[in-house]
Amino acid sequence: MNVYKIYLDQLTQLLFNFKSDNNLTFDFNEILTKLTLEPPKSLDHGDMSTNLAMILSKYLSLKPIQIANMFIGYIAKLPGVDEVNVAGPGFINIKLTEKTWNSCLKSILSNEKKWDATDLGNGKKINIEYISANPTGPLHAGHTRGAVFGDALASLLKEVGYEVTKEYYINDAGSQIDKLVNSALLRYEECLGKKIKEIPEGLYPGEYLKEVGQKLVEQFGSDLKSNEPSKVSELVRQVSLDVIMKIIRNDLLRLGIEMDVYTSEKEIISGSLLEKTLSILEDKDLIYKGILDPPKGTKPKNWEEREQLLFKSSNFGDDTDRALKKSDGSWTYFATDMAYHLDKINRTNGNLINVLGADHIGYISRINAAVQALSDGSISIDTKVCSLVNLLEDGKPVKMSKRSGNFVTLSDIIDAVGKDVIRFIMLTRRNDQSLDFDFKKVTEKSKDNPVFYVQYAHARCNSIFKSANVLEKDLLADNFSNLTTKEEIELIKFISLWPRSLELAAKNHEPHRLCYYLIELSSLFHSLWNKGKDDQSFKFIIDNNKKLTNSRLCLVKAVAMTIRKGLKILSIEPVLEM
RNA sequence: GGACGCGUAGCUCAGCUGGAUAGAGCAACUGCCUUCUAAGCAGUAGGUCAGAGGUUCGAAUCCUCUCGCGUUCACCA
Repeated sequence: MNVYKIYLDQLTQLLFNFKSDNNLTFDFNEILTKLTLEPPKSLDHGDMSTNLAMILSKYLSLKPIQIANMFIGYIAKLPGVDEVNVAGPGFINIKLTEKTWNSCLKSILSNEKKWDATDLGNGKKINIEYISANPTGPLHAGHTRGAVFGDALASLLKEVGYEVTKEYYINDAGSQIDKLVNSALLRYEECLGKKIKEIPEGLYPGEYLKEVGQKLVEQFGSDLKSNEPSKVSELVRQVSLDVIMKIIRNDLLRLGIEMDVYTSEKEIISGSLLEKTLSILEDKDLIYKGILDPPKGTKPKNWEEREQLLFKSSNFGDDTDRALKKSDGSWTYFATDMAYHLDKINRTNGNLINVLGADHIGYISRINAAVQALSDGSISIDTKVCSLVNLLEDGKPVKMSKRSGNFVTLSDIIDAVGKDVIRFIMLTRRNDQSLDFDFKKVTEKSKDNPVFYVQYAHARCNSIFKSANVLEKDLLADNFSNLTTKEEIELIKFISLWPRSLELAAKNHEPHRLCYYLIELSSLFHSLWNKGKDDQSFKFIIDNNKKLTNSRLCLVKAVAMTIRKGLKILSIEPVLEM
């Protein structure tokens, strides 16, 4: 029951009739893609506004205003329409009757679950890969934003009907794993009683590896190293990864995140996917041996001109072709990542989303190229880049030192401010904007803190039900014709915008829009609440008027419901009391 | 030097894939608590949308160039 959709359908019908009545030849579908019915910026312009006349102007070679005047008579006759007028360069503004809005509220309350249903996703499959942090240590501050963003986007897409797979790629191969193994072995020796002065530069110094050392002693005793070196390293690798991935999963759970699929890089390498990938690319003549030009400008110090196996990613808009094999003959990260993306394409049978940190921005175009090449352009991949988060404590930067292993972990942040605060604040900025996360501000109980502001609105709704001595669930939808004040109608209008906001957020892959919607809804509600302070007649509970009280409480219920819908998508618990 | 992103009120940021007079919060100033939570609300003031061109009925939004900030730049992951 999306009002905007209902009237857009009616407009489409009018347009269709107009076209056939006048034997016009314009491309109907082309017009439809441009046709909009939107809430105007200013409420003075009515409830909805369409660009119908402006887009037709080109095809009919008439001025927009002339065309608009041809339509307004028809639009005015549509059910529920109060006024229609032409304004500005040719907008057609439509004002709906109070009754229409009253019945909107009714249908919202009587279809709590379905009123914002949409067919946007329509069961289409989509795979979203996020976090994918190296399994060499616990998640830290830098991973938090991508984790929250990816997770919110995933549930947003699920909400609008996509079949979503949430995926974590475990980089359990490559040189950082060798470092991990060596670091763990030191902890193993330490656990056996050997004194470790300091973890050497280049290895992982974090305390969490002590647990790995301990586990190794428990499982293999003191003679682990009597095995063949390759076997030792494999055993240590497995135990280390087990321990660390358990820590990571547990931290994610505390943040409210459960991934559907964990895929191992090592398994991609040892399986047949790499060969498959190469043969697909070879068939398309996209692989060759060649010499890359050094990067323009500053030349890397140890640049070595060398023939290597290359993928023609420049055919697909990348700046240069990309290497598939390292100088030691092993596959590059990119080569296995291509195979991994082929794997995702095959499993998903739908579009892909990757969530990356800003430091990987240079990597995007080659992955786009790979996906395009491997899917013959049939699969689209949208890479969302999350910019830096500046951790602050009352305006001053929190010091982090990776070298000592003394960085702020995700777990620390959850301990300090809680999951709900992290999730909301991380989404109060567009993903490509950098964000300040101030430990003091985000826990402040003031209007300056959006989490608090929205939660307070929800708690206030609940407190009103309490004062009225009713249970929210017992409030029943009525015809609501007694809700007539400007403020009440405006609130209903804004709630009616929810399905539209949801769809736009999903379409654009921008979950932050939900936060802004919730903040604005809360603001409208706080505003109306306070109006009752100045003028008793605006109070929700009117002592000698049961019917009006019921209607107003229902409006409050609709606010609470909508806030909960939004918070649920963000995986944030609504608060009942503060 | 190349690539990508960003540049909107004093500060922090929205701006609905091109719409009407560019919007919030903070800070500043002025009001509102015997009342459903003042942890809030109302009002005032604040703008060359970095700059210059272009595209069209119409540009903060799209294109080109310039300036500034950030990330990144064979073989790492």
